[in-house]
Amino acid sequence: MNSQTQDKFTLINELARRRGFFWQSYEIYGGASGFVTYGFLGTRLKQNIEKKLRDLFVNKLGILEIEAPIIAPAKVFEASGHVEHFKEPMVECLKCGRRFRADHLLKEKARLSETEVEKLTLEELKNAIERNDVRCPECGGAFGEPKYFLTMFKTSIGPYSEAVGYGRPEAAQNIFVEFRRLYENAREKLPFGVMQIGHALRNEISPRQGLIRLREFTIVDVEFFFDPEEPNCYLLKDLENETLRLVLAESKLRGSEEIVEVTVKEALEKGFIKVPWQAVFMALAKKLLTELGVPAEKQRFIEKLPWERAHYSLQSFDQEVYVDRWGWVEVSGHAYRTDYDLKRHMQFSGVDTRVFKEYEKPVEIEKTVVKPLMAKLGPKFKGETQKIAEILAEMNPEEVEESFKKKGYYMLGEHKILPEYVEIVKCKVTEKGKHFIPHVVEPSFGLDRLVYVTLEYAYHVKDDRVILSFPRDIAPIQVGVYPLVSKDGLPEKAMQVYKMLIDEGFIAEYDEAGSIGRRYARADEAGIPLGITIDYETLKDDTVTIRDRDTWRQVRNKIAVLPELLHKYFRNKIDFEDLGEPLKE
RNA sequence: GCGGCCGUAGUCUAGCCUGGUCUAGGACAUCAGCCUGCCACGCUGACGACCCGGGUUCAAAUCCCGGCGGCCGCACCA
Repeated sequence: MNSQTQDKFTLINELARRRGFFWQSYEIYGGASGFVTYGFLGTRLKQNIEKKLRDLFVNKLGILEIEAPIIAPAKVFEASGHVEHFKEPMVECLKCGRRFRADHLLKEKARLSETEVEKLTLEELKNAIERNDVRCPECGGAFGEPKYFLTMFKTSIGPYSEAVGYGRPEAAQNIFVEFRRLYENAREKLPFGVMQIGHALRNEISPRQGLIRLREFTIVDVEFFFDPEEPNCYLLKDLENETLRLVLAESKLRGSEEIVEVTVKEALEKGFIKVPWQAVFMALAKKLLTELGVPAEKQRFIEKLPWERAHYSLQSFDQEVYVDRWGWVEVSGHAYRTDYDLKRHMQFSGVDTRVFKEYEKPVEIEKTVVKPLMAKLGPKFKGETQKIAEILAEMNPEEVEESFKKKGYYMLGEHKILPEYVEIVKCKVTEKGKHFIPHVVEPSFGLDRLVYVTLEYAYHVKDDRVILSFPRDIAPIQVGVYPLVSKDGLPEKAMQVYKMLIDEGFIAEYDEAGSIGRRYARADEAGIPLGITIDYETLKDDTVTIRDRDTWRQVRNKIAVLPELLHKYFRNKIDFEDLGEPLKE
């Protein structure tokens, strides 16, 4: 083994393939980049990490879990903004074949701003490139037609190709799309959260980083809805003294990656994090990673700069973990999505996504409203008039007026509303409460990346032997049962112990192949925390030895007390030393 | 997608330059048997590979072309 020369990524990928954690899919046909198959051990490891996420979010915080389709009608991702934003304009040099982001080139050569460039259509990009005589920065060649590369997987639903569908690039939209019903299921109370664990698809241009970047991967999206006027978080008290290591956007602007370590409380007081719920989820994410075996000093939260943020986000932090090959790698994203998604789905679907909150006392106020003029709307929009009028009446008058001033019309979904269709009037009303769109903070985890960092931090070498020191509550196999030698009735006795443990609900493995040392070594490599060995003394007094994977120490105890002690051990209630009497060498 | 390097059993590798002696050698792992009284012991045996497709040639693991895949760099990563 040349473990000195190979980095951990290589070592882990080899081990993963050899022992059955994961490998590249479709190997017999040459493999396909960006797709992975989990084997027996990997599947279980992943399930156990999922279980931890469920325990944290669903059991402890009362977040509701759903499971929804991967394929969605095009409309969903048009509304979410993904069709518009989830693509990059690219141009290819006709001479050398190199490809570049058209917008990046223009930004540099034509000195256009980020926002200006983003608005350009393909046609405009092409003209701008010609006008500014932008040429290939590598060879000076001319460029071909700019083309979009859409990073969503596109398909058609049913036999009609015009029924376009997309593979979801995130699990979040299912939650926003179903918001009405989910809110009802949650008995119409804020705050509340919904989680979805499932596959997502992103047609990455060149995914070459194993579990770190896949085209099909498992995402854990939690959408937490709250009233922006009451952003306070009832968990804050429990977590306010947890520390967070932050790299703030302002440091990044100075070109520094300086880490400020603050408590959750300070981060909020100093305005580093805008929303209390977001700070709390960040603290929970840190705890989760720590429990997966990543030390706090190998974690940080890095704030995204405005132009790095997703289109829906007002403030974003990436939780990063330091890995051997690439340095800091994102494992979760924490975005303040505000009311962006629900608002967009309201505009596109025409379905009201607002919630109602009753005031303690009704208030009489004078307010400005948009009054739809049915006589004008009717002839124009025919059958849809009623629906349009209802939505218009609920729109924010300032927003509508501003749009009239700026553009001369207002876009309600795909309907163009001209100023003469409505009146903006002041009137006195008694309000019993208010309608509003809840705000959302979203912690979002890449489960495959969690699996990877768990493996990397579990990876240890002791006396030239590989040990995967998984935290005991996520180990794919909990106990190994071994006869010291495979003769004299020891295998039969060991089998009895094995069956008893299975019956008690443990994930156990029986192994009698090869010498005892070899079996211990094999078990260490699969990350099995405990080994139970049946020896000649067992036949006399029903005691067995219990071996610790990480220290190779052994203790001895009665078979009869194993179930209770092991249950406590795997729930982290007792330590290895409490499992029995130390064995004298 | 571009450029460089690369692709031989589950893993690591010999052979490739200089085509034939390759029925492709070794080590580790795995399986079976013996052995084994606590950390990859030993012995015997078994399983198991030239990435795919074309071409050149009497003859291709070896030379050429294309594809697929990998690593590194560029680009990309909402």
